[in-house]
Parts: sequence; C-alpha cells; structure tokens
Amino acid sequence: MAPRNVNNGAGRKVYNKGAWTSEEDRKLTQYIEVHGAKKWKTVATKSGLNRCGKSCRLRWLNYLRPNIKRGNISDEEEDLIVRLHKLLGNRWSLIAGRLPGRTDNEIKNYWNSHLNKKINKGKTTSTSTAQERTTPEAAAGVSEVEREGGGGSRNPEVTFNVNEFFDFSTEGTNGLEWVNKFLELDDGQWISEKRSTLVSSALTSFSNRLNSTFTGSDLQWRRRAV
DNA sequence: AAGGGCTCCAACCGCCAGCGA
DNA sequence: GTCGCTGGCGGTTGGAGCCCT
Repeated sequence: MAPRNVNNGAGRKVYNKGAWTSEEDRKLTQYIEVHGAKKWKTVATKSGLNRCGKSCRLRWLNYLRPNIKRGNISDEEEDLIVRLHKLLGNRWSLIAGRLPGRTDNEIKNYWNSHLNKKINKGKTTSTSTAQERTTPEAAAGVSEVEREGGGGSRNPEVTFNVNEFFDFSTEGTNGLEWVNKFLELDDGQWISEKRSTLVSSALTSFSNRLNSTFTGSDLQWRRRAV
C-alpha cells in the first residue's frame, strides 16, 4: 500500500502516513547505518523521508533494526510473557526488554491476539497450560504487583517501588536476581516444575544481553519509578 | 464463487517524563 | 521556575488476508 499524504489543514508540514514502502525502508536504513539512530526528527528530515520522527523511530525499532526476531514465538517465550505479564501487567516495553529480539509492539499484539484469548478461555475451563494458570486479575490486565499495592509510575495510586523489587543496582549476576524474586512469588507444584525451564530461558535472554544489561525501556522505567 | 465476519499486526495517537534553553 | 521540544510508552485503529457459510 502506498503511503497516503495527510494534510492537517493548518498549513504545517504534511507527512506521509500509513504503510511504509520498501523504498522508504531502504532510505531510513541507509541513513541510520551512516548517522545512527538518534535525533529522530533529524533522521526524518535528513533522510529524505516525508515522515515524522516518531514514525521513523517506530519503523526502525519495530521492523528495521538488526536482530529483530519476527513471529514464531516459542513456548518458552510464551511462558515468560505470561509470567511477566502476570507480574508486571501491560508494561510491554519492559516485558519486551526481557525477550531479546522481540519488540513491545509484537508482544502487545501477541498478547492481545493469542494469550489474552487463551487465558480468558482458561478462566472457564480448567486446563493445565502455563498461561491458563494465571489469575483472573492477570487475565484482566491487573498484575500481581498492582494487586499488592504496587505498580508503575503510570498509575499514581500505586506505591510499588520498582527499584526495591528488582533492585537493578545490584544486578551483578547478569540480571538474574529479578528472575529468582519473580519465581519465588509463586507457590504450588507447577512453578517448581517450570522453574528450570524459566530460569534456562531467562539465562538465555540475559546472556544475550551481557553487553547491555538494561534496555532503554528498563532505564526509562527506573527513571519514572523513582 | 462470493461476501460477510474474523484475525492479526503495522502503524497511528495521545499522553507523559526528561531535558535543555 | 517554566516552557517547548523530543523520545518513549500503552492503547487503539484500520486494512489485508483468511475463514466460514
């Protein structure tokens, strides 16, 4: 689909909107390869794309950037998403930060189209899959953290301190402390059985992230949570 | 075969926080 | 201190493709 031109009627610059063309992708990729992915407004203007900076940023982060994994979300990844969602709620960027190569948008979409449905189904029928063992609150988008009086900075009514909970400052062991705390939250036999799988998955995730322990999303969450 | 409904996902939108002037 | 700009986030939308009748 060709991008459509949208006139805002206010005499301001009119940007292309809608699906990106391969030519636009090429231009954006070329520009970022040379100048880097920063100053998105500059990227948008200097790359010769008739797009706003936000649009360029989104396209790069969700589609063009290297090491993006697309589709084929594994069982381990799915388990991790479900568990993280149970704990964190709809903090897609934070969840995505724990799944190398996955974007917040992809996880959000995956949740809305696959997992949410599965969980809702699980609420009515007793089953044994990981995602269906999550609580009704989780299925309704309410995290454990939020239920227990916590949450992120986007909810002013909650007082949960992210830094205390995860203690990022002491994540010297490849950031696995949080995983242990996370897994300790759950009792019951299932978590014991799943623990090794989850830890293994988390290990893979974090070993891939040795060179940059935290993503920008994590850092932003920390900033906001303070 | 057709057309109506459904699903999935790329992209947009509005809001908010950080930062520099 | 405040104001405007920018980047990042979660929620939502729109359209292409698939499925069902």
